[in-house]
Amino acid sequence: MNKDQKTEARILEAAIEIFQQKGFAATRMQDIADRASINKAMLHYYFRSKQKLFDRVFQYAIQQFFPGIVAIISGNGSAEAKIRQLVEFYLDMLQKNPRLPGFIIHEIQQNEEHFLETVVRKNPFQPARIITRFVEELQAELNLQGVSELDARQLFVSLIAMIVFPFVARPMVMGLFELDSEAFEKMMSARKTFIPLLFARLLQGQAENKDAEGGE
Amino acid sequence: MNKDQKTEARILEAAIEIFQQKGFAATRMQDIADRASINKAMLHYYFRSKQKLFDRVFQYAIQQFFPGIVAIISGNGSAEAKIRQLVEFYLDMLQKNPRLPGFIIHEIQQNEEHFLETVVRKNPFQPARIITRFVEELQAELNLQGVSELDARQLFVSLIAMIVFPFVARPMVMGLFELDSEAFEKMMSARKTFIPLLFARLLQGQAENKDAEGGE
DNA sequence: TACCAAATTAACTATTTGGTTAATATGATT
DNA sequence: AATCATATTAACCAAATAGTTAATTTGGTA
Repeated sequence: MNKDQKTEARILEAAIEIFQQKGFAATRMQDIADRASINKAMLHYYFRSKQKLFDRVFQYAIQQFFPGIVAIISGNGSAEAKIRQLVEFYLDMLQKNPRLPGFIIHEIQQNEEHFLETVVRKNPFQPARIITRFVEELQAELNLQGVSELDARQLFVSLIAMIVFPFVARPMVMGLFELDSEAFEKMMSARKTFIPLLFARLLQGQAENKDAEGGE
Repeated sequence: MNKDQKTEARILEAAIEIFQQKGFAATRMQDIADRASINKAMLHYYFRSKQKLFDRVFQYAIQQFFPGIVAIISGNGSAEAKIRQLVEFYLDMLQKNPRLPGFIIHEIQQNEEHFLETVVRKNPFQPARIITRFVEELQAELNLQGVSELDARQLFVSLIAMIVFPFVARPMVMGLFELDSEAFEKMMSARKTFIPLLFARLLQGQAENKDAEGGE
């Protein structure tokens, strides 16, 4: 029962690795078995089917990705503090799991309805509610600082985009900026200060100057 | 030779649709044939193999996505004007082809080396060079405006992220903000003014106030 | 109309791949 | 040591799927 645990864990680890890299459809059970240095039949012995094994991996990924946001933005503190926490927490986590968001995004698209049902609607944490509340906080802060022309919802999407996108598009970013893995990591570390700085600049008071230059 | 063209075009159209939605691995030749209302053998008659058909679709996608950036940022005009053009051009294009970036990103990851070789290194337009040049322009602009603490490369990545990410993560965005397709489209349209506004705020002069508040 | 090349189809083949099974190894317990 | 449940393996099976082929249709041309 000890070696049992070990084998099951090895399989899961290998499955995470390969499913996250290649996605459900391109993954072969044999690839997973090879990576775990184990007979293919063991995958079925422990997890019944490819779909069930995948489900475990996917659920684990979701668990790794979403609760963090919810916890941080529903906490106490200023909007700006929460933004700093989000950036810190997610950039750290994504540096350790760079393929996580791409995997989640791709698989959600393969089965959009399943995601909406389980992660959004049936979720007792009601992420949609919590996000709405945070966006309202953020909008209040923007209004207070005299930058009410900026829509908080758009800004929130932009924040997540700035954090997550470089990892989703990692090969593209590395290619177009001619970075190796090390340089990419450095760039992402630097982002931990860049993004909060950018937001500080955006939120930074213009309170007395209530009307901005007229746009087109 | 007329009906010929028509059939070949129908196949390509169907292939684009399905490959972009499901990716190479999850796509079945039969699905494409069904969508084109045509016998599966015709796919091989016109395109030889799944891989060759896919290559056409992928190349077309790359052609649709990358030259725009290169053309815009290597043009004349201020950095800010180029940013406005990028936003306008890409948001329009992505509203018409919302699955394009997710497709490209996912398939690049499946064959990273092939992408680096063909799109980045062997590309006569030398996108890496052109991007570097634009980043330098942008940095100059930032320095001029007294916001030199903001790194232009990070800012450029952020710009692309803000434009592209919502489409890559479309189902997630729609789910978490409880939007239907129409509401999502509206949000993306609004983004055409939001992003330039955000950048205007960032770039907007602080030229006289050369030293910013000290960080933590 | 007769003919012919190109287009199209139904049926087939070969291969890949998820899943099963029957036989064997392992290691704890009596 | 003998026993027994559990873990592991090699060999196998069945379904799915890319790709082929041989026969048929189509539509223009002599």
